[in-house]
Amino acid sequence: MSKPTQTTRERIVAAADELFYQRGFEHTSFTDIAQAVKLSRGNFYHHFKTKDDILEAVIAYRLSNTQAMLAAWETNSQDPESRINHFIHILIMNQAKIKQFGCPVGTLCTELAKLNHASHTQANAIFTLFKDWLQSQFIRMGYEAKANTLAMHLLGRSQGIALLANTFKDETFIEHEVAQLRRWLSTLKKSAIHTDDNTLRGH
Amino acid sequence: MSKPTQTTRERIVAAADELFYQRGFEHTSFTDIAQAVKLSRGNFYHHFKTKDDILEAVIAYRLSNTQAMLAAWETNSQDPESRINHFIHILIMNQAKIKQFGCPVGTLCTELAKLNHASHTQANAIFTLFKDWLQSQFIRMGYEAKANTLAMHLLGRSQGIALLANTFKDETFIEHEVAQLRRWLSTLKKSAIHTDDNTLRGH
DNA sequence: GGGAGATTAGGACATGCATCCTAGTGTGTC
DNA sequence: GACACACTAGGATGCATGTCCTAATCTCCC
Repeated sequence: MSKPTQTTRERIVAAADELFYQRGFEHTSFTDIAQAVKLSRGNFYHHFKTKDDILEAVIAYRLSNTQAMLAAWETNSQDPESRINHFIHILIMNQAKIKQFGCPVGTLCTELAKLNHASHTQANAIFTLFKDWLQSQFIRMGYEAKANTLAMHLLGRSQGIALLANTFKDETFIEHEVAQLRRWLSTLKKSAIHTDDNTLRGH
Repeated sequence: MSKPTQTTRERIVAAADELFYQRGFEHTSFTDIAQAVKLSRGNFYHHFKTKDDILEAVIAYRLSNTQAMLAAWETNSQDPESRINHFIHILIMNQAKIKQFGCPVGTLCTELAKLNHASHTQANAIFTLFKDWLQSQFIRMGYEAKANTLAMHLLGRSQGIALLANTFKDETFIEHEVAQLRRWLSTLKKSAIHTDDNTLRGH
């Protein structure tokens, strides 16, 4: 289990993960990844048959990382509100990277959608992971009926923030919007005590 | 001014515009565009020296289209609120395309940011066009101080909506969120009568 | 210490791409 | 009707890329 093989494979995946994030999947070449891991190009064939295989591995890697993160929040925080705040806080924690490269999930899904890539569904699963988790938190806050809508709303807000911060290279925008999101969340907390149907009457 | 040359050039730009939107800039080849316009590949050299030249032309094309659209809203609508509603309504009007390909502006800027492309600044200008226009509408609604923040907020919300609708292939999400945006806007209208500082206390 | 299997290196190969060239074809002007 | 000039076609060129092969090296177990 602790063979150097596995380590090399992991190093490849980690490097590809970073490069796909920074340059995009299509714009990252086999050679780029090889150079990052300091391996010969042809060597890759032993670990990954195709570039799509690397993509799949990277997505799986991100999926498990995300799962671990969500699980940690689940155990480290007691109330759902502070858990959701952890989610919102990603935007602050990764401010600099978001400004430079946007959201790793959002930009990858956007790219794969355009490429009509088979792994698009897999990449979406990362989003679904976040959504389901947020949804379960909102349910615990007392929003059974609107939990899905609220989760999607928050996810959308985050994506919009990341996208504009990236294109405008604006970190203050992130801070403003995050503050707003926090206020929005605390409003929800108060409303939840009374009724489920206080915030999103839209339906 | 009405030479066939110009018409061919315009046809190229229009076809490239569509293809860049649907497949992305990098993933669209010279050959793709040539086939779409039914011209020989080499012929392009006469109209555009490089692929980047086409990109520039496409961005200029989008810029002028956007400008025309905003100008039309400016003249056709009296109050700033209904003008902003025109902006929000884009999401509904282009629902099907957004679901398939996302927002043309957002996805292009995202891609060019990753490619570190020189035209990134030009592409951003389309966003700035929207932002400045929205900002001026919010000012007319009585939000001098917060106009910029409100414009960025609305722009961000729209981008988030487009991105998620695209990756999740979900049109109902757009409708839900648009309804929410409309309610948000009408709340702003009422608040504006009293004071500027009623909605975004952040800062 | 010898041999099997994993790992590595370096390059071969075909393909697709942006770019460029050259030679035809039209078209309008004097 | 001839000449300049815009336009078109089709292919040449060179480069980068994903994929694949083969031979060398390492590692671990018997």
